[in-house]
Amino acid sequence: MRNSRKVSRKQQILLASSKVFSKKGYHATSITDICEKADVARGTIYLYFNNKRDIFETLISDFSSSMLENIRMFSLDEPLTEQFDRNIRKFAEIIVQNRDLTKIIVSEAVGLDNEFDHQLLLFYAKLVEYVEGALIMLQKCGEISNNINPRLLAYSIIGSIKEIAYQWALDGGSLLDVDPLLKHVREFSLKNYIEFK
Amino acid sequence: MRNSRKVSRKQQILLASSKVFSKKGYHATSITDICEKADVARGTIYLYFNNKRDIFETLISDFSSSMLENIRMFSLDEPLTEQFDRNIRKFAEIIVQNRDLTKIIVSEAVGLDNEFDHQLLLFYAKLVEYVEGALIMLQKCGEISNNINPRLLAYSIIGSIKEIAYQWALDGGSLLDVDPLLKHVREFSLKNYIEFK
Amino acid sequence: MRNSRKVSRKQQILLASSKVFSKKGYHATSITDICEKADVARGTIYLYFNNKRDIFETLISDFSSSMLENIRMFSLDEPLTEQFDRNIRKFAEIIVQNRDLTKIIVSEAVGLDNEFDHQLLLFYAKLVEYVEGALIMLQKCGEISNNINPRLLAYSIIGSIKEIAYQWALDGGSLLDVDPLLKHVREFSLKNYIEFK
Amino acid sequence: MRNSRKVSRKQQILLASSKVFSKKGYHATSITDICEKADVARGTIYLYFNNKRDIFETLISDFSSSMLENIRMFSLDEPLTEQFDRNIRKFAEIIVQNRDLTKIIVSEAVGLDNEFDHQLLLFYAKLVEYVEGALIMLQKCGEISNNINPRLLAYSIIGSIKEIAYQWALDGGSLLDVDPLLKHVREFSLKNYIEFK
DNA sequence: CATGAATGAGTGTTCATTCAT
DNA sequence: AATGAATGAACACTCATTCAT
Repeated sequence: MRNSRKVSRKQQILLASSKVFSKKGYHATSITDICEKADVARGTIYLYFNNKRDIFETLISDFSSSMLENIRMFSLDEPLTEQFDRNIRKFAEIIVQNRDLTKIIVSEAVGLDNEFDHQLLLFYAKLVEYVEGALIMLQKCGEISNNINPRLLAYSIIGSIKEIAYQWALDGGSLLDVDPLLKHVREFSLKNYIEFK
Repeated sequence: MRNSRKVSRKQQILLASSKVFSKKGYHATSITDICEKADVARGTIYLYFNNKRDIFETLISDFSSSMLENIRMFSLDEPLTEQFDRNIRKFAEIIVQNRDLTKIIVSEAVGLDNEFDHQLLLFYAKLVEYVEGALIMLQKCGEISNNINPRLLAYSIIGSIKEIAYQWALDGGSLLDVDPLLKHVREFSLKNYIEFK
Repeated sequence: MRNSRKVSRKQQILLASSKVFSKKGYHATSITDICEKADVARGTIYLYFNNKRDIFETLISDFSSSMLENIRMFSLDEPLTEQFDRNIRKFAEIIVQNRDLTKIIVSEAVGLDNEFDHQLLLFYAKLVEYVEGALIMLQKCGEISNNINPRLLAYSIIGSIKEIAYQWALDGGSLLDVDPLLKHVREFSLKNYIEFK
Repeated sequence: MRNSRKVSRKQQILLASSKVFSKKGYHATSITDICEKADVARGTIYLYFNNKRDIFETLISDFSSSMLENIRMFSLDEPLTEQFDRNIRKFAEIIVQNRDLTKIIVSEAVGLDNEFDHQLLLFYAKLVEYVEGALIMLQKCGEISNNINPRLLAYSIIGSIKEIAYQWALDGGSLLDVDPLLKHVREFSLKNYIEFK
């Protein structure tokens, strides 16, 4: 019980933090803001986190980990577009269900300092690496043209998703309709190349 | 002469600021940092700018203005790909020649506060609007498929460029080779669609 | 207990402030000065007051309130001179027991800015109003001549007391002997008029 | 001619200063404010004055000197009340004709710092000394009661005039009607005592 | 004489963090 | 485990003053 309370207390703080950070940004958010939102005293925060930065870092690293965990490598046992769809859909789901964290990762965490920038670059590097790997596989299978620079295309695909997520996260209240987005990303990324081969 | 000195002093401060802001980020940059880099006294800054934020704002608004000014609308008198090339190349040139400002606009300025976020969104909205307009024209000319959602494709194109610029600006020292990038963006954005029609 | 500590901390700061403000004046007093005198850290001040001005304002408004609270309106049940004596004596007591605050109110707070000037004028206006009311009553009772302009006489009485308080508060260390002062003010203000009738 | 220009330039700065100091107070008045009012450049000020304080000091010392110069000692050749009248009238004239300087001396200069406080005390000490001397003379002539403490009565007279001047100077726009004031001060100060003998 | 661009010392205030209870 | 009073480092900004022109 003690342990479960501990966990839930930490989660409670993280949840409150994600809301406040997402709304006000890292610097404009004070520890007091978080405490009020989480309904705990100032000192309590420091029982669960080393400092303000630690909270933010935890949010980002938890969120990016859960994203990376949900990516499944392509296999040759299944049609490629279906695998692609599933990955994108999963990605979109996570984004849509975590608007606050999404806003944090595409906006508030950007340019905070060199340390964070590095962490973010690593995260995107992993995404790019994954997509690039998939594209290379597709090229080897002859599914897309060898003329394509897979690294640049990978950047483009990630950049497209990021930009749309960014616009969605910062743009007040609109719902993100996943299906047309999914269709777009698939076509934009693959279909033409596939048919273009 | 007096006037020219004044202008150059302001420029001198802006140049130093862009370097420091780009390296350390907005919050981690102190007025003292800027003064040391610009080799002026602390008070001098305030002869030319209202406050720290004003400097940053000027950098961003000057840079985004100069970008928007260099976009040329498409005309029907010239092959579309050539026009597209020219715009992208001009864009890439500005980015490459202003690495510090580029890093600021794709990284340091992101998520600073709601006011800046809004300003950035407006800037990207103008870019998206321009690209979307061009795509719609292309659709009307039958050059690309009507199945494409031009707004989403515009986001994707902007997002691609942004992501590549982001990686380049944050990634230590590598030179950005414009030609393969240009080729990639063109093909990624248009060629397939054109040939796909 | 917690509450009592809080109050005493605030009082501790107010007491230290009154000493420093009285000695150095508002502008020459730095927050650091107050902290050193009160033996608290700089940040502590801001747990109890909004800003430096707030401390000063509190001192003045508390002191002027306590002065006004100690004024008793004249009644017809008691010899007028005795009532007059009691009020003046009470007034003199407060002044004598609060030399620092007296110096602040007759000197440091004067001419600080329009806001404070207005506050001081209001305070003196209340004193004048009270004295004028008393004089008018005395005139109605036929105790002093109707030729007297009660408003001007009120100013004169207040001015006399203020001037003596001012000289006493600014003049190094002399003790203020209340009795001759009291006698003087009474005679100066009333006796002659009364006997003059 | 050069000399006359110099003088007028200095006067021009002093006049502007008295207006600005009187309106905004010493600390809230910047050198820039004075320059704008006097229509001279910032550096020019320092050709005529050592520093900001010097300007203020000059205003006060000029004004208090001109006041002291206009006091005439009592002689026995003329009825005392007439002499008293003439002095008070002269005093009131100077005050009325120099509202800005009056406000400065009764308000803005008060509590500025120990140096100024000392200077002001000296000024008032001279006034008190003069009045006290006159009162002693009156006592010796048997014109007023020996029971009166001449020092305290002098404070009262000065305090009365000061208070009325203070109220008048700070109170927006009302004109100061000298005659009833004069009558009041004379009666308040002397007449009763004289008739009281 | 006059200018005004440049200077830099000086200070109020915020807020993440600590620690006695 | 939880609290919240206390801390003090850190920083933007102002403005009187100088001096080269």
